[in-house]
Amino acid sequence: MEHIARDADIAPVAALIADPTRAAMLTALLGGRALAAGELARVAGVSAATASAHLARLLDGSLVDVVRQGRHRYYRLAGHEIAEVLETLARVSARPPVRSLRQSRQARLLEEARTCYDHLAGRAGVALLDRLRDGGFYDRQDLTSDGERLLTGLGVDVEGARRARRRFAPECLDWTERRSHLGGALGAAITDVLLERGWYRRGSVPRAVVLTDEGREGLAAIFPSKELTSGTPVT
Amino acid sequence: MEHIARDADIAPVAALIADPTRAAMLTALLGGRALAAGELARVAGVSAATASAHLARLLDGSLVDVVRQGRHRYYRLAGHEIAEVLETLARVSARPPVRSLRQSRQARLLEEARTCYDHLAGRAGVALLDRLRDGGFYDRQDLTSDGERLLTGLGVDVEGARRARRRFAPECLDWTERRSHLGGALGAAITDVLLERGWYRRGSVPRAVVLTDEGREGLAAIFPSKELTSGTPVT
DNA sequence: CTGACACTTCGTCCCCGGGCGAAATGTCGG
DNA sequence: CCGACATTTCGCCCGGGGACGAAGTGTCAG
Repeated sequence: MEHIARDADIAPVAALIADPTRAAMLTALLGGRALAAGELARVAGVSAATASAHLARLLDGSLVDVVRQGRHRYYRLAGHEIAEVLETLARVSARPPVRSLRQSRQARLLEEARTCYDHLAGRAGVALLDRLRDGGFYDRQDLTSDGERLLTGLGVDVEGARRARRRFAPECLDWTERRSHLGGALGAAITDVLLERGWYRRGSVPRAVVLTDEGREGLAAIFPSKELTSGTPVT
Repeated sequence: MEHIARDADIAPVAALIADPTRAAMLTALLGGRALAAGELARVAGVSAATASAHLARLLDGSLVDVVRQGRHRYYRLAGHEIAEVLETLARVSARPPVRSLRQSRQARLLEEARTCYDHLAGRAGVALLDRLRDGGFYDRQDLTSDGERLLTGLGVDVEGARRARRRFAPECLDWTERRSHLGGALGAAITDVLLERGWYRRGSVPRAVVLTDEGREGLAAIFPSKELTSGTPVT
């Protein structure tokens, strides 16, 4: 009889994320790549049958997309809005204690450089935005004309990013660094080029990316003053 | 001392939001006010005993704060990061079908004007940002010098908002309008003044606020060109 | 055609967590 | 001190959902 608020009901979506197995799968998919059902089962540490059931529910809730390719089924996040939910949740979630040496190494890799769905994050992502700003290429959520020239020259599809329905160049709060990196359509376009040129390559850990030698040289040529990364290679 | 980062595990926080009863409570708290345990029980449609158990869990998970006042305990969201999680979730969540006339009226109230934790949202929030932009008071995530003068003159603590540890004047995507309203420290400071001056007052529905006659006049004086609201009063 | 592989469906087990009423704790007005 | 009210704690019931192995469907390689 009392007023039950008619609002967006967030519980069903939250429930899909709330299961540890599904959360592990979604977090792995934050890397931006589509992963096969079997890979996701391995990442989450469950049997294929269990993974399949979870993926069916995620699909039903429109948190993931699937693309069938031969006998594989590749799952990916259903869109950047989903990635934003996961990142926002990560920001308020505690970091679990380190259990093994291997986990701590993986953690350091992720802290150094990773993809946040489709754009560069971690220390590398934060540093990239700093360099763009310091060099006068980026100001107030937008490229300067210098920035426009620089990135277009590097092969970034700035035009296309401007036309996208997403926000163009928003700052995205990084959950490990607690400072901003570049997100949105432009962040994604830049990251495409970085991977395409081989300046970064995807690491063995799902979301991690690593700076290559070519990348180090290329970036040093563009931003002569400082190192783009923290300077302490992860071993 | 080496600070080691690990992948955040988002499942526990998501699980707290995943229960429909807790979700209803949290959504009610998005209004920004602290609500007593009994009020939250009524809003969620459960017994006091059940509500108490849920609130204990939310407290344990640091999603809410409590302030004891006499025989009441007032609960509120633990911070704007929590509000951001809830808003982001709302953006990807379906809106439930309208069941009753009363619910549809409430829905229209919320769509017209509500608080998004601590700043103005809904059509009114979106319109406010539009007016600020059109008048040359706001540009590129920051106040212009005109804007600084205008708001300071109205009694908004712009200085204090700049010093806050939050982002100053970010655009926040509105989940009903799908367009941006003003968030962050400045959005909160402006909303404080709007409520303090009685230009808006809190409605009977938890998150809703309504434009008063004084507010209509005051805003018309500042933004002469257009109505701040949609012009179709909610009845 | 056949066997290997990727994934889903089915059947089964089991446990966690939400719901309530009743009683305990705590706080206020007199 | 005493009832009235707000909130929490306790004891109990119940259902949903996640886990697995085995069997079923679909796809590729030779």
